[in-house]
Amino acid sequence: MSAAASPAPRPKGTRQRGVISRLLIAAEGPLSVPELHSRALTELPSLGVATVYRTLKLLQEQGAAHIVTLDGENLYEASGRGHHHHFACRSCGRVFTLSTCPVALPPGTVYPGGFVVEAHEVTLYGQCPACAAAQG
Amino acid sequence: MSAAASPAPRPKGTRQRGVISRLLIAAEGPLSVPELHSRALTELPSLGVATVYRTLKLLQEQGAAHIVTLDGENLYEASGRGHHHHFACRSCGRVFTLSTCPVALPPGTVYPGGFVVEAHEVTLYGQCPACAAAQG
DNA sequence: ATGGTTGCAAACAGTTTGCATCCTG
DNA sequence: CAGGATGCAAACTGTTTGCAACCAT
Repeated sequence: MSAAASPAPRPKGTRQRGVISRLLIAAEGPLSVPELHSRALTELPSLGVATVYRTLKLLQEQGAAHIVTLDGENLYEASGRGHHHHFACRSCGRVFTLSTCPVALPPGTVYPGGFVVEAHEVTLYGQCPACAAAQG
Repeated sequence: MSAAASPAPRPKGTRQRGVISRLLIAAEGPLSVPELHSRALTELPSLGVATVYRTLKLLQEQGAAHIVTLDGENLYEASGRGHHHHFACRSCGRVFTLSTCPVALPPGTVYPGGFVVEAHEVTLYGQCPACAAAQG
């Protein structure tokens, strides 16, 4: 590579990883790899996807992030937000994090049929506030 | 069951597609492509995966089947069972279809935050009856 | 014979991994 | 200078598609 023009500012302690996890934490909801990569590119022009995947895997192993598969697409989200679910807007496609839970199924509950529930996942689909306001 | 004599027991108008959709309908829950393929192989020894995928795509276009992504794996399920959800056993890995719904969110409901709910999806994780009985 | 169906393999998209290089300490 | 981090490209896995052979009508 050619030497360059100006020294780029970089995070300390880790290299691009910091930026990636920061973006993940700052996100309004789970992000796809392309989306995360593209957001990171504005700060790290030479970032490769491999690094994004590697970082995500690391974060998952550390329990700092986890994967959410929605409509067949893999999204990543920072951990530590406690119990929550997601809302996928059918108009703008964005995914939001919901704070309230619509089901009462504490771990240990025996569901009709004899299924012992240990955890549950809920995803709501519809119109987000903005899209609902824009059109009916 | 079909007549055992000479007339080959093949559906009219389609070839292996019939077998595949029959297996899908008979399944106890959504199936993965490898699983569906392997079940079909017992009846159609030369069946290729491509045909399975092609058939599934056709069935989806006809609204006779739909995809269910669970833990990042794509599963296929016959349609027409009305509103239902799934239970994934963490021990045996099998996925079951539940008949009762644990949430009360009729379409049109406005969820806290202003999200207009059009549909919802629920997945429960835990021990299926068999696995729960086998071990605590 | 004709058109829809299928198997095989190549093509593809998303994700992971090997390797040489670059960076931080 | 050493060890970890990164980019690039090859390797993989799951899914789709092109094409010639195949089957039922």
